[in-house]
Order: sequence, then structure tokens, then C-alpha cells
Amino acid sequence: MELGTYLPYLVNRLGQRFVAEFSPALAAEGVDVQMWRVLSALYQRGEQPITVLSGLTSINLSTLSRLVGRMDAKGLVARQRGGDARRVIVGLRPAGREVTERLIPAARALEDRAAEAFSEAELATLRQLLSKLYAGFSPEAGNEPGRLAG
Amino acid sequence: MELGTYLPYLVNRLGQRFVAEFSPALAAEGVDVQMWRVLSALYQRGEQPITVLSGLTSINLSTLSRLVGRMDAKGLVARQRGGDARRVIVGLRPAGREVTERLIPAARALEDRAAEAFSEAELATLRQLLSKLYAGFSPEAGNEPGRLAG
DNA sequence: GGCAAAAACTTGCACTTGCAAATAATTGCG
DNA sequence: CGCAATTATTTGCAAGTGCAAGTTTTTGCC
Repeated sequence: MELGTYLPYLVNRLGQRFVAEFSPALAAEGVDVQMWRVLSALYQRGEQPITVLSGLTSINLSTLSRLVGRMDAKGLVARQRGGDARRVIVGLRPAGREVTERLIPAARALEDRAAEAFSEAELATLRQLLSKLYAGFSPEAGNEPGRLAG
Repeated sequence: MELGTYLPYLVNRLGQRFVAEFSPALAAEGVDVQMWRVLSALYQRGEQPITVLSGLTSINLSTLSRLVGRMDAKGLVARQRGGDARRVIVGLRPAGREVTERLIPAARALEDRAAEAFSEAELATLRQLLSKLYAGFSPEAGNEPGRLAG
């Protein structure tokens, strides 16, 4: 049980670090990591039923329901009823789109900073290994793209 | 901003997956991920001042204070005052050690399962890249080993 | 068409979390 | 020695979270 070589440990440690590094930029825009995940998912994929959004972001549905409520109150997103009146479609409002676009450079900078010490080949290898590993745990869904983690 | 190649996204997605995969084993022992992080850190490194434990596990100090309280109530860990009476030393109790030892095989199995599709060389590369990336974000601390993420 | 079962969300509740303030113990300095 | 400043930890408070139960709309079947 070597800690320094334990894969889940290494992965989560790095993930937390990414979030920590991105947090100041988020705070400057008055949003948190969860909101960023919602914003970036909607930005990438367009408006979505809240249940689908829950899958895309890995945020629990009841948590997301309330999170969307808060984001709505902030003017970032809007709820609208779908053709099936049970469905709630969540979409970006202009303010949400603007916040997202202001955050994208910071997100890019984070990755660039991470990539600094690597060759393009190393980066490609890393991405490929991470994806392959993830896919290995999804017998059902494969590797649909989803949330953008900070 | 290709989501499927965005490194923080890939890393966090995989990290969450690891946690999700490990959760049933944890639930069977009546502990959650945070408790596991405390248990495994103490198991690896022996009893620690709560502040040090906070660093090892990346758990906020006030959160950890209450978490340790709950784990104490469960009989998993014990608090004791240090030589400097301000310090609180947290150590494993026998029940905590036993729970940890029962969980280690599941943790190992998780990694084995992840490693299935990889050659030893690929695994070594992945570990090295993850460590290097993490270290790149720590100008100060370098790469002290810490918590064991599920 | 009418009503039970299913589907899609939201909400009640109990618990966890993190910031800032409070408490407890030690150190330094006049 | 005594008290102000520092260090170590806990607690008050105001949120955020997830499970299970509740609400609303649709579907399937007689």
C-alpha cells in the first residue's frame, strides 16, 4: 500500500489541486466550482433537461435543483418547461454566458501552466491514459464527455 | 476548450469515479470517504497532531475537528493531548485499525482493476506524470506524501 | 375517457461544511 | 513574575448536500 504510488490517491490529489488553483478566478466572478461545472456544461452542450445536466456534471439531482435555483436568482441561467411539461430545461442567460467566457481564459491558463513541464507527446500520453482508465470503469456508458472540472 | 482533452476535467472525472467505485466497500464498514482518508493516513504514518492530519488529508481543520469527534464516538480513533498541551494528537484505536485493514484489500483491488488494461510501463509512466504535474503546482512543499484517496 | 403506475422535478429534514470568532495553552519580554 | 502576543484547537452560524417523501404531468390499459 505505497501511498506515493497509489493511483486513486495520485489522481485525487492532483484533481483537488486543480480545483484549488482555479478557485480564485471563480471567486472573482462570484461563482463556485459547482456553478462553474454547470456553466461550462451548458456552454459546451447548450440547454439541457435538468436530469441530463445532472449526469453531465455529476451533481446530485436534488442538489442541482437547488443550485439551479440559486444560479437563476443570480441571473446566470433560466429554467423553462419542456414540450413534456414535466421536464425542466436549463439554459444559459446572457450574464451566464459572459461569466463563462470570462472564465475560459483562466481555465486555459491553468492547463497551460500544468503543461509547461511536459512535451506534447507526454501530454498526449497522459490524456490518453486518463481516458482509457476512465473508460475501463464504464461498461455501460463508454466515455461521453461531460462536465468541465476546475 | 475541447472538453474531452481538458486535463483538469479528465483528472477530476477519473478521481470521482475512483471514489464512486470505492464507496460501497466503505459503506459496508460504516465509514465515508473522509473517514477513510483519516484512517489510511493514520495507518500509514502513525498518530498525528490534528493540524498535521489536516494537511495530510486535505481536510479543513474545523471540519476535521468535528470528523475526529464522530470517529472518536465510533471508537475508531482517540484524541490525546500532546507534550505541548495545546496540541491534540489523533491516533488509531484497535477498531479503527481493524476497519482499515479490512478495507485495504478493496483499495488494492480497485487499483488492480484500474491497472488491468495497462502494461507496467504505462502504469509507471502515468504515475510519474501525475506526480510531476502535482509537484509543478507546489513551489513550496514539493511532493510530501499525504492522504489516501478512495 | 378514467384511473393506476411511471416519470421528472422539488422539497423536508437531518447532517456536513467552512469561515470567523471563541477558547485554551504557551512563549517572550519588560 | 505577569501580561500581551502567538499557537493550537474547537465552536457558532449560515450555508450546502443527499436521501426519502411529496408534487405535478404523462402514459398505459381497460
